[in-house]
Amino acid sequence: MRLVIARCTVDYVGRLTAHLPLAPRLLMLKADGSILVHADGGSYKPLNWMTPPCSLKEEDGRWTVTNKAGEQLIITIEEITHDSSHELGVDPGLRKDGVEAHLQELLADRPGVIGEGYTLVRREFPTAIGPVDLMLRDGDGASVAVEVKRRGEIDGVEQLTRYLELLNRDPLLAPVRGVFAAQAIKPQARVLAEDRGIRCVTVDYDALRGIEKDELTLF
Amino acid sequence: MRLVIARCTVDYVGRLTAHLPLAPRLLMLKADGSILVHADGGSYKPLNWMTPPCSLKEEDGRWTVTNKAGEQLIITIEEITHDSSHELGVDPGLRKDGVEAHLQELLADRPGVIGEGYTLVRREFPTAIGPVDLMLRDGDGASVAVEVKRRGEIDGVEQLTRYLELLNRDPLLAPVRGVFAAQAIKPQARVLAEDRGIRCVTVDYDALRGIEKDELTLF
DNA sequence: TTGTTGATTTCGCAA
DNA sequence: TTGCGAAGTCAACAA
Repeated sequence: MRLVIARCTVDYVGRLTAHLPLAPRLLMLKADGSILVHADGGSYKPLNWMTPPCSLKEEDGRWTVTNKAGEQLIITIEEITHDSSHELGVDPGLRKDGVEAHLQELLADRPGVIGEGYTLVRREFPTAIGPVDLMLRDGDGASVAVEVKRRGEIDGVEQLTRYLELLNRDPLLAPVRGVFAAQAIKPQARVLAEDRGIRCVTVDYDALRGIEKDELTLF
Repeated sequence: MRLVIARCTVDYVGRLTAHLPLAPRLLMLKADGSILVHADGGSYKPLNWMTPPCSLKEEDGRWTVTNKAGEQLIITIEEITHDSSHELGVDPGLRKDGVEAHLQELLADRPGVIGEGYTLVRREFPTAIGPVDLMLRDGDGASVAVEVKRRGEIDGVEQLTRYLELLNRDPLLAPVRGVFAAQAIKPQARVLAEDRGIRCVTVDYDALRGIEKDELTLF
């Protein structure tokens, strides 16, 4: 990784055009050829960048980075105040816990959280337009399709609506009711869901893990 | 901005939990207190980070970054091989051109591109579930709601469908027809739109600017 | 390769 | 402040 602090202008021409006026910035050149232009603020997103694979041409205060789609990042350098290179090697990578997949897992183990007496049919229940997160049966044996989201927004309701429409055409399954389960559900999403007869369930991830923990201590 | 190259482990506990095993990485400390942990590859997204506002406690090879939501990033440092600080100042910022807002602007100036004799009622026409990009009238005075997208995908058709359903409940406006306008429309989105009686219009951004240019040279 | 979905999304605008 | 939609979204995973 090469780190350069330089006063520069940056121009991007590709999916859009963008221009950065002359100012001091950090230029980060990664081993895979990608380049990031960072200011001393903002969040993790660079001001401008080029993702790999791309090639860098360096000549006389003007760096031109081009990718195979023909997009270009042109960095014009006025003055370099720092320039250092560092061997980092390949990163062993990140381990995550607590994303939607995990929430879905917890609910699959605990279908009773969705409704009294509910049981799991299967996770990732396949349909022609994609998998339904959870397929359950209620106490009477009727099908219940569950869409699991970390945050419940309108898109999730639309998604579940499409699934329900399709599932209810299958005489072996119909009638299929819908449940929209999320850690938090936005008011508009809730209104839309309930207007369509979809029940909303908010689930507390930590409490769910708590339940899991209690269960473990019981046995 | 402070740049540190160090062999370290990183643990994030917040909206999820994540762990990075011991390896050499770049730690970027920005002036606003935010921290980015970058590897020598991947894309512009850091392996781990903390967005401002947050506070850093540095003690004996262990950095603890906490934000007001109580999320924590814990960096345990084994060995530092580079450590430098740089004054960058506030960045003058980025200028963009070619995004959806601009496309909407161009179409608002040129409603005739959507249909012969069409006129603009207003941009960002407000409804209870959000603003419609463009509200037009056709040559006969009938309402036309336009959804503008850079790329036309299924979500945009769903969005317009919701608007139309709502708008057509208003006797002062009904009947309202729909137009889905984008630089490119995916086949699936086109099929869905036309199935719902929504007309699709593909607009050429450069040509539209060309028209604008011609107009400017005429007067 | 293409398409779909999630994201510690981030970012910008408007109410 | 909150909410919503766009993004050069990126990135992971399945078909």
